Amino acid sequence: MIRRKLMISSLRGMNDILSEDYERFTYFINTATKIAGRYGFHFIETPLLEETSLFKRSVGESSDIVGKEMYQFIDKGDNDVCLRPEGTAGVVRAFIQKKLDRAGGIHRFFYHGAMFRYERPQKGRLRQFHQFGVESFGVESVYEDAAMIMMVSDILETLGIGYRLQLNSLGCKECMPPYRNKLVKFVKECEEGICEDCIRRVDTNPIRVLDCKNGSCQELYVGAPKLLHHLCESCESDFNTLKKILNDNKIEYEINTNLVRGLDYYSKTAFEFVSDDIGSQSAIAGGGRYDRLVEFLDGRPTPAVGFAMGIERLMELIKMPQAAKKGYYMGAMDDECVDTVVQIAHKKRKTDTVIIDYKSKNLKNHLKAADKAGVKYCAVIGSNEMKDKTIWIKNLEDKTENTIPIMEF
RNA sequence: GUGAGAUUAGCUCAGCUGGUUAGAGCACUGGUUUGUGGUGCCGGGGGUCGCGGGUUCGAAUCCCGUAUCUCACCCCA
Repeated sequence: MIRRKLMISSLRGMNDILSEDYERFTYFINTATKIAGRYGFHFIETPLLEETSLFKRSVGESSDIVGKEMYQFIDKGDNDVCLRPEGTAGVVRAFIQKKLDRAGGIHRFFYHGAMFRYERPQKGRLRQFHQFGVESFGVESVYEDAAMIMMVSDILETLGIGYRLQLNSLGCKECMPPYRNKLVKFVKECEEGICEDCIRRVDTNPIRVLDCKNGSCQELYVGAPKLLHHLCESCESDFNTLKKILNDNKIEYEINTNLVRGLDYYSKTAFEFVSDDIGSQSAIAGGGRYDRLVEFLDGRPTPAVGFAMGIERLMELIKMPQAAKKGYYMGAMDDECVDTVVQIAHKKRKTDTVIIDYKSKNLKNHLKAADKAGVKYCAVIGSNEMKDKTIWIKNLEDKTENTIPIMEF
């Protein structure tokens, strides 16, 4: 007697994508791809596995992603590697490795694929999840930042997804560090009153203290310096321009001075698209400018902007277009006709989808089965048709039917 | 990583305070006076009650552990 041992199931936080989910998934990829193409972006595929130091240097060691969420291991060649936790670092690495930073000019890429973070899963947060993202290199103009936002907006609108857009500026290397110091100083002064999390955050990511959920912390932070009020001239003017472009193009936004991207490489424009319909993991797209990242990774200084969307979080929000019925269902009404049906189907499949029922059955049952298959036509051969070398076809949508010679099918 | 809830058929869920062969709807499948469907009628298959222990004469039901999911925190797409 065979005793079944432990059934093997997928790893925690790692899902299979099939059937209807797969339809939605590919529908998303297709529309996002189409729209990215309209903005002049080209596909790039980078490896899932990269050297660990790539992420340490780009995403930043202070971030949770690098600090505790990476699938990191030593491979057989003694290399310290990890599964990519996000997409930007790999694309930037490729950009530099292919010497496009030296080539100059503008390079725009989009990508999609699996990302890995060792987190505690919940709705909209998986260990293996999928992102669609774009990265634009070589454009300093804030118009490109706006283009990113417009692209996300186009994609979401096409998919019928409602959103709120939050906007902030993180400043640049001129204005950010002084502000950061000012804020740290401010928070340290009221350190006795703040929560444990905030004490930790002062060292890791000070700006995060500003959106601490703790009410008593919030009271203390009322008078805290705001990043937006400490921008340098150029950052401020860019931010104003960005707002104007969005206004001109009828894209609504809200300013969120506490919006901090979790990754260290962002500067200036930071934005996040949020949905109120999917639970607490509500960020569906996020991005911004990262002008310094290319040089952090030893490339020639190159301005860059990008964004990433979390596909799983979008999945249930996507409004799928009504799928048109298409293709054929074929069946035989007598056993002797089955082989003929198979032969005809083989030819038909050069151009169309054909689903065959190998069992002979009466017309009523064939029609039922054809309905279930969701096809447009039901084509059946019985003894009558066999005799005349014809085939009976019914259009299941407009209910018209006729019998034509097999040659013409 | 911390705290809380859930886990019964492929899916959505009933199953009261422990008591004989664990139910429903949908789905699947077969038949339906024998060539016209998606919405008729009748039947059928399918359950280690998440997994592992314990208490009990007896556990889907009570207790402990564990896995997974969900929610919140944290963080992020």
